[in-house]
Amino acid sequence: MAEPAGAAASPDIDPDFEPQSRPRSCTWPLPRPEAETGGAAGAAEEGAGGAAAGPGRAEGARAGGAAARKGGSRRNAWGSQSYAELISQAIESAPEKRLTLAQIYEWMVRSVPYFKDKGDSNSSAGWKNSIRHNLSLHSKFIKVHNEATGKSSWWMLNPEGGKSGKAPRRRAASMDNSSKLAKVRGKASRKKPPLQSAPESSADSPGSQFPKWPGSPSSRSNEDSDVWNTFRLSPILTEQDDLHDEELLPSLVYSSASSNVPPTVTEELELIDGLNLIHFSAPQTLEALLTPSSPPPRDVMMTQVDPVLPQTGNRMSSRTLLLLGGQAAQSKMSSGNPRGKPAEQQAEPVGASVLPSTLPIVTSPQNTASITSLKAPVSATTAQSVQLGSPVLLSSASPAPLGLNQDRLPTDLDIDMYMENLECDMDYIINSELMDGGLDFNFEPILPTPSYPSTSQASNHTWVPS
DNA sequence: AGCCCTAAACATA
DNA sequence: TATGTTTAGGGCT
Repeated sequence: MAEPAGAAASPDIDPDFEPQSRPRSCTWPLPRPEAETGGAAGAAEEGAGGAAAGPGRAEGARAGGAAARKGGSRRNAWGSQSYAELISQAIESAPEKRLTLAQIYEWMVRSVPYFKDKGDSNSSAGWKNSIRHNLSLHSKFIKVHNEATGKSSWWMLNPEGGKSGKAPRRRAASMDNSSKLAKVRGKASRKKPPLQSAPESSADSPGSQFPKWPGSPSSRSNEDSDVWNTFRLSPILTEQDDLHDEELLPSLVYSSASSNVPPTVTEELELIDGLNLIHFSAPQTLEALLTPSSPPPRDVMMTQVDPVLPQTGNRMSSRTLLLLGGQAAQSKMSSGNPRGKPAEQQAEPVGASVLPSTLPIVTSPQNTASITSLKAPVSATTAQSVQLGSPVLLSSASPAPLGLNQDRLPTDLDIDMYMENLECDMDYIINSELMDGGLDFNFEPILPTPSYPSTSQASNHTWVPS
């Protein structure tokens, strides 16, 4: 929705520049030769071409050509687009649909004539401040932690299209008054301290935000790949503190419950911190996966997962496994993925409803994909599978007695039950299988892993509960 | 009233 | 210092 036509490549944009333009082909044009100068002629359209037009200064150009302009005349020195729109375009223009703040600045300078000569620290203060302000303010922008580069966070467009407004949603619930604050609960929590005892702890973990996962390899950056390799299961086992169970469970509940009617990403965002993150990141990662430039995601996935598993100790591990397992289930079920994004990932397994899945827990190369999918949907899926008593899973994989409540309908999901069962199950598995070292789940590595439909938004909600 | 821009205070890393 | 988050005020529609 809504994404402002951003794409709009056409009309909406000011003639002066057409941000979106960006050199499509290349990966985020960092080094970009300032070639643009030309300015030239075609100015108006030119944008697309590449150079964002010359220094033609925004003002001038606009000329009538812009017929399209909505209101009519430019509202700002650079045109009629708002900062938010510009930012959106900047992000969209990036191959991976994400940019760091600095990159956004660059894009602005590079693509919007008006800012062209305002890149220096002197003159940039104001508009940069506005950029930052907009990023934080609008829910349409989401911040993804970017450890990989050690730089600032990645800013992406909220898949849900947080619309340009602040984020008012936040489903009712209790607290919260001003919709604005609600926006990204995560963010809000950090600053004003005195009020809550919330352990925002520190670092980047504004609780809500993405705990920690190596962003993704920056399309441009490359060397980051190392980071990717560094993460694996370890994090999962180690980082168990940040989240509270309470949060987690609810999250799961929510997810599973809504499997049919997947909450929107945004919603989840608001609802669940951890999970939510996962959702996002996953998809993103997925993209990364798909994207040639991106390195192996598996690590990432794992990393991502861990944040979600805030559990502690035993339970935690169980859950972790659970999640992983869920993935497996998921692959077989290939269904329950809510919302489109996650769907993408699942796409892989899709159709494989009958396929045996590989064993999750162990991150096998093949599983990479699966794992990927694991993240978000997992929760839901897991529950579902269990609930439904996914035969496949049971039969092929877990030796454990997962076949619980098959009689139950999804509607009356009793997460607790699941969890308990699952946990037990997991424990069981762990003990029996893993611990023994005999990890032999007979899973044929049939995972079709590879080809993900790059972006099949069409979520395949296949999980018919019936 | 809502959107947007701008400025600025704070906080963090 | 760069990033981020919030709050405030003012202009526009």
